[in-house]
Amino acid sequence: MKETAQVLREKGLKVTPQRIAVYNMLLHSTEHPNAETIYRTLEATNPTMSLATVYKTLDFFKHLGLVQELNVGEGSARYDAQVHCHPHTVCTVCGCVSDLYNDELTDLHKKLSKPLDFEVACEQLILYGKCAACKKAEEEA
Amino acid sequence: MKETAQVLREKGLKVTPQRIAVYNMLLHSTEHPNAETIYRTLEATNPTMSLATVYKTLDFFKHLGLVQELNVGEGSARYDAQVHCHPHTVCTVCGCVSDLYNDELTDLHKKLSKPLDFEVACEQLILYGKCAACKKAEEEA
DNA sequence: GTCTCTGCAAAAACTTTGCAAAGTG
DNA sequence: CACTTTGCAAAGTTTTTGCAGAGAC
Repeated sequence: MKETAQVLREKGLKVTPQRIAVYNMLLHSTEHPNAETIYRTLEATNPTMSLATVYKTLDFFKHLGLVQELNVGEGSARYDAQVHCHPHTVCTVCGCVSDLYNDELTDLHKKLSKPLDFEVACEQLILYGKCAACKKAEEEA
Repeated sequence: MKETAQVLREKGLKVTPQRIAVYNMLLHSTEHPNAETIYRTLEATNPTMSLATVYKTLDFFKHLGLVQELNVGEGSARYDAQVHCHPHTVCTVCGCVSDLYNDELTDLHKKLSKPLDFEVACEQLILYGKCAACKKAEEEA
């Protein structure tokens, strides 16, 4: 794995502890945190971190293609360091948001039999429903 | 087409001019307006309409399944009276949001060869890219 | 040393809430 | 008439902005 500092430098960003912290957190997390969650998590190890910096940092990352913004219909946006297009699942019971790795549901626009009257740059598929854990818990109740 | 008043009554809602106006606007619009746009449009014909009422009304409609909330990553939510699951296109040039009628991109989770470890209730597919009009304008420039 | 980034606080944007007056059935 | 809905204003959330001091290169 490439060093976070090097990735940032290659993108033309100055390397700061705050940026490294945000990017590392996103790389090593599967929960798709929102800005507030990122801030609260990093506060412990980066006492001077501010929420405004998290927002500014995420905005830089987003425009440089280092992270993907994900909006599942909550008040706030979530962020994902997996930047290739891939579907997400949202559990309407526990609220968890997960990456879904499924070839049949990926790159859908490239598999069409007829071209669309729309030039697709990227696609976002969100499946709403019940995650395995919540379904199991319900059956046992 | 069923009368809007009757639809509301069947859902157990009191029929008010505000609710009829909001629902009719969504039924006859293809632009997927947000609350602010709905409010500004209806202000002309319903002078006493308030933005809070638009929000409350949309919330009722959403929970009763009369409208669908759509979040394409702007600050605000858009609304669609087409409540069956269907894909949407978002033009990153002009910002227009359109319904896409394409069987290959509809009910995707029902067409999987293997079941997922997730019980899908509904799906939302958003294609980001360039709409036909913007592509044409660009080629002519 | 230059130029960018951070952190704070204030502001902006979007949405929700409480309550009195008005409207619906 | 009983009960819900509206409209207003105020508050709550989430995100953005401006600017002085700190930090990266």
